[in-house]
Amino acid sequence: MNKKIVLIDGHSILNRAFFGIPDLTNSEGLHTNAVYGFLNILFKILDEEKPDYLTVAFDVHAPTFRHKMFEDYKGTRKPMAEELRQQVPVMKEVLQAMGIVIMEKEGYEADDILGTIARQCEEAGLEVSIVSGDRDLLQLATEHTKIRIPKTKRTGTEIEDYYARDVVDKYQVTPGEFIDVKALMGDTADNIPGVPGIGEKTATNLITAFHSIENAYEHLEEIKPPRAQNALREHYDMACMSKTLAAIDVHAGIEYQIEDALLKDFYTEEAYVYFKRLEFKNMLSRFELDTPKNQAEQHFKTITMLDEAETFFAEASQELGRSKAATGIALIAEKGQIYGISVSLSEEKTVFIKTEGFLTESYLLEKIQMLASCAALLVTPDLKALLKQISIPEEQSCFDTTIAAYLLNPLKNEYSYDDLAKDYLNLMIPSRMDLIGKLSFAKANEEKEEELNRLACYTAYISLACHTALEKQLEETQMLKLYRSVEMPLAFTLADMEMEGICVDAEALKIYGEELSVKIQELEQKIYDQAGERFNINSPKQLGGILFDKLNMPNGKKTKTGYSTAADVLDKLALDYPIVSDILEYRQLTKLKSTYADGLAAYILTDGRIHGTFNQTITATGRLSSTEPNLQNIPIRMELGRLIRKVFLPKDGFVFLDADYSQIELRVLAHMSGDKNLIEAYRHAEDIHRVTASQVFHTPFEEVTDLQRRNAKAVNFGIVYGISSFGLSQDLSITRKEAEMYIKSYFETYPGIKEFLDRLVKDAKDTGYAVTMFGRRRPVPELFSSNFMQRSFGERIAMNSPIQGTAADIIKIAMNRVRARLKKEQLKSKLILQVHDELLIETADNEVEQVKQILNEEMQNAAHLEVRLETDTKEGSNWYEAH
DNA sequence: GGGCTCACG
DNA sequence: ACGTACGTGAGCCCG
Repeated sequence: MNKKIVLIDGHSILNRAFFGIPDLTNSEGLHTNAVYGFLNILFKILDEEKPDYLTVAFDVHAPTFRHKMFEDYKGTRKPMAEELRQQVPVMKEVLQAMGIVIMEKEGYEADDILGTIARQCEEAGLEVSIVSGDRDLLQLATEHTKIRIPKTKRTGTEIEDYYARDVVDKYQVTPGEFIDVKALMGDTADNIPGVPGIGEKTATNLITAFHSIENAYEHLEEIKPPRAQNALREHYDMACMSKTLAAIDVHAGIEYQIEDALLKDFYTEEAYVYFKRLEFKNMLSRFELDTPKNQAEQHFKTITMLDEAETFFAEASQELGRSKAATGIALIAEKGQIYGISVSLSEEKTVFIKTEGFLTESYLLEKIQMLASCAALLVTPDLKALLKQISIPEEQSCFDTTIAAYLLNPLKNEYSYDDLAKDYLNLMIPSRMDLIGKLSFAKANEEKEEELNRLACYTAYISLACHTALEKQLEETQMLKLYRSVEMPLAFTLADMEMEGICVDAEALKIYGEELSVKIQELEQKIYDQAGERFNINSPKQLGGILFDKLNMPNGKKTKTGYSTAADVLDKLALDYPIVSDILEYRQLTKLKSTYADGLAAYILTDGRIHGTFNQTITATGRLSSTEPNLQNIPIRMELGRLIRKVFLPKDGFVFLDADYSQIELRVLAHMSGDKNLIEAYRHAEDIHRVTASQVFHTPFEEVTDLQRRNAKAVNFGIVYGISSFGLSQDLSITRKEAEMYIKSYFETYPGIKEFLDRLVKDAKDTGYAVTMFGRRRPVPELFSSNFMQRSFGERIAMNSPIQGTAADIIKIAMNRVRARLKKEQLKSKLILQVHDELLIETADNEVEQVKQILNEEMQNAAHLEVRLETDTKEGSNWYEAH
């Protein structure tokens, strides 16, 4: 068997991948779709061909001999899309890391390099495969050189293969003649001039008959269509030049040593680092690396025996007392089950103490609590989780590495220990996936115990090891204060809130659900009757079919997959079709039933309370998020939904006090922008939307209509979201023109706002991130997109994030202050929920007045702005009444 | 697992 | 011309 070489046209494949695959970015905001597509094609080819040699050629951005011949060669090309341009050096680095030879040479295009190597290899007796998206390469096909053209289809990548005979089959000309055809017909993409009046058909006919431009010229008289005959006579010189331009130079002056291209195992450690960074998770499985043990891993130890544990704790606390060092502690728990705790004292000492036998949960927690109090600094990947197990005095210095990493880049979707090791220690270590795959801790403890133990040790060790780098970066980015005085105390606040939970009346919830069921069944029947058949109303596809195909309703919007049946579409149809109103109501009821009535019931624990989770490291802006269940989206806008709030109850002897900020975001905007008029409006006015309406629509305050006020309110919202005329027009059901007028008038009224928003965008473009009053940052990579939509999105983010984020900072500060006051004044009342601009406190009956005062004071004084931070506080015997 | 829809601020 | 308001989470459908 002959040896085989694969040659790849780098730019062409990268280009093809870029346009064939939707935009993709890793968590650093690096565009990766082209690199991803390229590697996919590369792996497919390698798996199929198993070649002995491999080389990738790239074009160099410099004039070639063709430009010297013909100035306009390739014309004035559109600049490469920014997202693709970025990926070229990345691609090269990845290939280099894989040990793959890259060839490029000034004065030549990749085609010439590929052609030259192909001919040399073929002479040396090799089988050659050239991979390119460009059909021009077909001229290189021979009996031993195969041209492979990948096509990205929905079903995956398919590759068309061309040996010389396949070119003849498909194009009626040989590969050599292919150049002549191209020269005659020209190539607009490369700006190669053709012969006027000769297109693909005529060119092919001429060359099949005469085999070359030169020979055709010798037999000019015989050329059939007189039009073609004259054209060639007149433009022969140009055709000859085009032929030289189109011909690939197979004698390029390059130095190529085939031995260098020998395919070695390229699943190297170095390449692995790149694949990790690019987040090509499914490709990582190709690396069967026996990851060399990290230095620290040699000192990992698992403890399962009481005497070992005793010795460890005794030694560790003694050592900590002496050294005053930082200690890494990680709780290894899942679904309420604690599998053990890992402790890292230094690079030389990391242990995983398992809950097993004599080492009971309570023994372990007690010991860890003791150890934590000895540490000069407690470093952990999840402080809140730890606080829910052991009590740690607030004076204890703590460092949560996950929260630190979140502040440094809030856009990542996870902050796992291996990610942190990569980002802050430049260290590649096996991830959870690498170690225990998709197994739960419970399963892993049985089936992959060794790996679970390693994972546990890594979790504590990496946390400890990252602390210095994280703190340094927080300092450099001016976020250390935000971290220490807002986020760290907040972890304590949230831990308390989650432990406290909220009481939900399961019986009342059940009744509510049953009432919904009855109405849902009635509606269901009504809908089937009107539709004339039974179908799944919850399936947008089936519903769309019924409404728009069967009942022939006018269909406005479409989604990627079919008709849109979203509420705003159905609202318009509801006027004319009673079935649509029923469907809307059905949707509302089933939502209430499944998400709230049934959904919430599943979370009530034996203490009669729901203990949700407040996530501190999820949102891009700095807000909290709430899960399992989400207690931040309990219905309120519609009365039927709002009734659910009656099942949220204070415990005996307590009431609810609920306080929310009044228009906090708009007030933040007034302050941050310094707009005189808006600030002045807030100082005097009761009703800010009415004042806005009066000023924007030039109407005396007393004469502002409800419609004007509603419009002004929408504009105020729009401003905070990063206004666009389209968005506003949608919201108000007005034309874009009208929306534009509103916006223009608004900015004339509040010129300071306009200047401020413009400045936010400019600053974000200069620095790459948006920043809040308290220094919280959000990178905005979208600002640099070449796509208009994406870029506009980036601009709205740059306007909205500082506002939404500052409001989030303020309520976080308020939460900490409220908690501190409740504690200081030794009250039994507890903060239990936060809903972005609202705090709910379960308040002891005899503490109501005091807590009201605390809530108002601490919320209003959480920040001092140019305008007052007003709060509305209400008392109630359930959440419905209190809000 | 992604898309659609809808609940909240 | 492009085809959107900003930020979330959950349940359901369907390939």
